[in-house]
Amino acid sequence: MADVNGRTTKPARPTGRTASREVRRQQLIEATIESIAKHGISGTTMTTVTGFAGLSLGIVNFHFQNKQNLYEETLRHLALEHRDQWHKSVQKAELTPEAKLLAIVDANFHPRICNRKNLSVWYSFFGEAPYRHVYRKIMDEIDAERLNSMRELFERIIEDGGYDEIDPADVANTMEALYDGYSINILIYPDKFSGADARVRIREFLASTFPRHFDPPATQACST
Amino acid sequence: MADVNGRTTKPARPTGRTASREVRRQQLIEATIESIAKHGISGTTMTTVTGFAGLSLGIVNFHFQNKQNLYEETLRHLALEHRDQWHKSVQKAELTPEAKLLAIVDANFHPRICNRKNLSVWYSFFGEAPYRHVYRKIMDEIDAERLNSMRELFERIIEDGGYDEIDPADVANTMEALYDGYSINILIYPDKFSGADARVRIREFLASTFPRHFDPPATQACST
Amino acid sequence: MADVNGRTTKPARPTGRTASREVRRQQLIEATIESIAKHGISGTTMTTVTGFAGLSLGIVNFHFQNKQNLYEETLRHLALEHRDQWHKSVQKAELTPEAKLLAIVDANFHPRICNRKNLSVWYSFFGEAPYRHVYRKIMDEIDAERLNSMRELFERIIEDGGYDEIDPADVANTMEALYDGYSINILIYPDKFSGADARVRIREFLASTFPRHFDPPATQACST
Amino acid sequence: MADVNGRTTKPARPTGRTASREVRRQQLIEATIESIAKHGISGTTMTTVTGFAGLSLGIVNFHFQNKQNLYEETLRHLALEHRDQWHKSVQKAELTPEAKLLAIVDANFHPRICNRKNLSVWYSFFGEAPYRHVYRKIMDEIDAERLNSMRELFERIIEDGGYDEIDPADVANTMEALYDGYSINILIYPDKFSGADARVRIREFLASTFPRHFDPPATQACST
DNA sequence: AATGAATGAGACTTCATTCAT
DNA sequence: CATGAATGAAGTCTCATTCAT
Repeated sequence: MADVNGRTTKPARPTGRTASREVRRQQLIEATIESIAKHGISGTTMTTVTGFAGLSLGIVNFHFQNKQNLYEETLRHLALEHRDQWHKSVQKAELTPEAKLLAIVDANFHPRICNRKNLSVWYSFFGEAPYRHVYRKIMDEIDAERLNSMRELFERIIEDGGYDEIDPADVANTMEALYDGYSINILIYPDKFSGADARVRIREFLASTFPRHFDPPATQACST
Repeated sequence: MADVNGRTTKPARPTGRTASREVRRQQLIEATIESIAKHGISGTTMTTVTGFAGLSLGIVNFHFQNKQNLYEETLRHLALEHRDQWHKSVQKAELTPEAKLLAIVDANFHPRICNRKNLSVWYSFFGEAPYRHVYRKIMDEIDAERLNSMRELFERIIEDGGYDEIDPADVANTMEALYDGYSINILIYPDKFSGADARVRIREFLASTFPRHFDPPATQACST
Repeated sequence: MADVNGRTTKPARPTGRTASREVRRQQLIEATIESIAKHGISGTTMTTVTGFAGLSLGIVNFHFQNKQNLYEETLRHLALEHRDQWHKSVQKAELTPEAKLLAIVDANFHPRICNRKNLSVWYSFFGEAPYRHVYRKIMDEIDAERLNSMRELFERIIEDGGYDEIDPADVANTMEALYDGYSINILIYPDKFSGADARVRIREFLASTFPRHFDPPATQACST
Repeated sequence: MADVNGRTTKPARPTGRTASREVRRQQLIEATIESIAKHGISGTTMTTVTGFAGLSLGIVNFHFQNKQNLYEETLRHLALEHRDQWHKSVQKAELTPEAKLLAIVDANFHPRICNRKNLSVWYSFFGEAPYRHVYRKIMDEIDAERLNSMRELFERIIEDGGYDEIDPADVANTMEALYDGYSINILIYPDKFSGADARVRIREFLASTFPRHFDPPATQACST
């Protein structure tokens, strides 16, 4: 069974109520993402969500109790999806710290993670003050974990390359800022800026900062 | 603005009542910023806005016709305030392109511009899909102007310093991404990250990219 | 000084506050009629009224205390205008009862009285239950007076012509019904039906009912 | 009717819930008539309507989307009720044109059609300029159909009786005017004038116009 | 489990009325 | 006398939530 994103979800086993229950929840979370992406948080109602899901109005309260809860679960879903992506990428990468760092970068801008639909939802939660604490509650740990991973990788690169004047925490922070900054550009100017552009630009930054460990990207102007 | 009968209202004399009219509008825009910062767009109502302004409920429609219009004027107010800030900074700066670039950076993170209240409003408009086109309508020109200014300054630096492998447009884009990325950090982690940090980090980036034109910032870990 | 209807109102003597006061009241009553004709009672606001009058919003409360009062005065104005019209017509008519009756008919459909603007206002007050008692308060006496006049004229005609089977009160009532019925047609189907049509039709009715006293109207198809 | 996502809602089965849906709509239309009759259009609010219906405030928007729509459906309801009444009456009448004409007259003043509640609503829509086009949109066809029927019946009577000087269209128009005129009297002076009076008066008119086809009504002054 | 009609609090907006100027 | 900015009650409409089916 394929969901709205075309990815295959765990097939609903005809036996076992819990499986079906989980399928419904995923279905509603996907619908929530679509609705927020299209209508924003303030334009998203139970009707728009259940409309996208092709389900009846009353069902959200059945599976998520209330709207607030649905939103939190949606954000958690996105967060875990993101974390899984970079965990997997790092594990698959070769063993050098450089390779692992580039794996994190590429995970960040992987189309499954970094598409306008997901970005819309992220920035909706950023933007709305009342949801910001929800965001922090869910993301703090995950963000810190990724930041730490990057810092450790930079520490090894700095030690290895003798870039003594560089502070690994600072570079890690700058990398995070670049992720966010390019994401915004992808969201707001989708016709001028793509994830591929972001990957090139970040490689340029790494090459300029750690010239003995990263090569500048190939010089062809990277397409949109 | 034409009334029901198609007659145009008496043009506002710049004194007396008219001044008070403009004062009221500013008062309401300030209140809107405060309300969005505190409650987000979806939590901002005419009641919260007029509550912050200490005025009566009906007054918004009197001065701004409707909520949508109030929001647009609020965004425009922020946009112009931002533009004025960097225009003034650049004019006051010394004549070297380096000085002018740093002036733009500092204007960006000036407390009058880059505080959590304003950032909240920016990211509310980013985040909400239905308001994104409003954002673009108002900001596109201003953003493009600033990007162009930066690109021209980088062109002169690149020519002067022989940084032939660097594309001025790409660096300008990366600078913008850093602005946005650090702004997000200031908004979400205000206790860990400040505008001063952002200025330091961006100076580091410039020093690493154009080592013969920018000095690295003083090494004390800046964390105001 | 000519008012909105093109009729000349009493010139405002530069001396004497009361004269000016009366001019203002007339001006506002005319504006009320125009507004109700255009926007209906539920679409008429102090703003539309003062807009038509070219005066400031607050002035109604000064001259009429409140909206309800303005409405009553407007209705009274129309009622008196109507009564004056048929009084004058009857006085000017020749002395036969037939001539006087036709004078009443023609007064009823005189363009000054029976135009869409005035009819709109009449039927607005008819239609709105809460104003109906206002209507009755003002009109009962005037309506009864006109009905009586007609009945007396019919009595003389019946006696004179020996139309013994006809009840004068019934014919008078039917005449009133025809006035109202044709007025509605003029209001709702202004392109198909005019006051001139009404006058012809009523003459036909009189000729058919009192063949020895009224001639059928000339047979040309009466214009729109 | 298509929902937010463009999907069409499940077509209403004529049983079960759907029936209840139609019942609710009728209930709200009845309540609207009662409210307009009592408070007029400008005094009718969602609160008064749902109050009469004994239902909750939000339900009107659920079943009719908005107030304007409720009003249109109410007017349409009255129009169709009226048309059905005279259609049925004419079908049940004997075959002579005279009998059919009297059937139309009686249908017009049938208590189910011509009562103060319904008349109030009719004249509310007449009176309010902004609703007049709604009235015409709904009524033009029905009115024209009835006028045509009457004209055809008069044509046959005129031919049959040799009333050569009478124009059938004119008499039909006069009949309509009498309907309207008497209706107004019933609305404004309910204690002096009834539907029964109207029927008598119109029979008198017919007897006087077509003496060889209609008898004058019995002479007792009918005043029910 | 699922549906969707119903509820009612609360949002935006309108507008009669007041009152300082 | 006249103005029009300001107020706030009341209107329409939305929508999260409930609950009978």
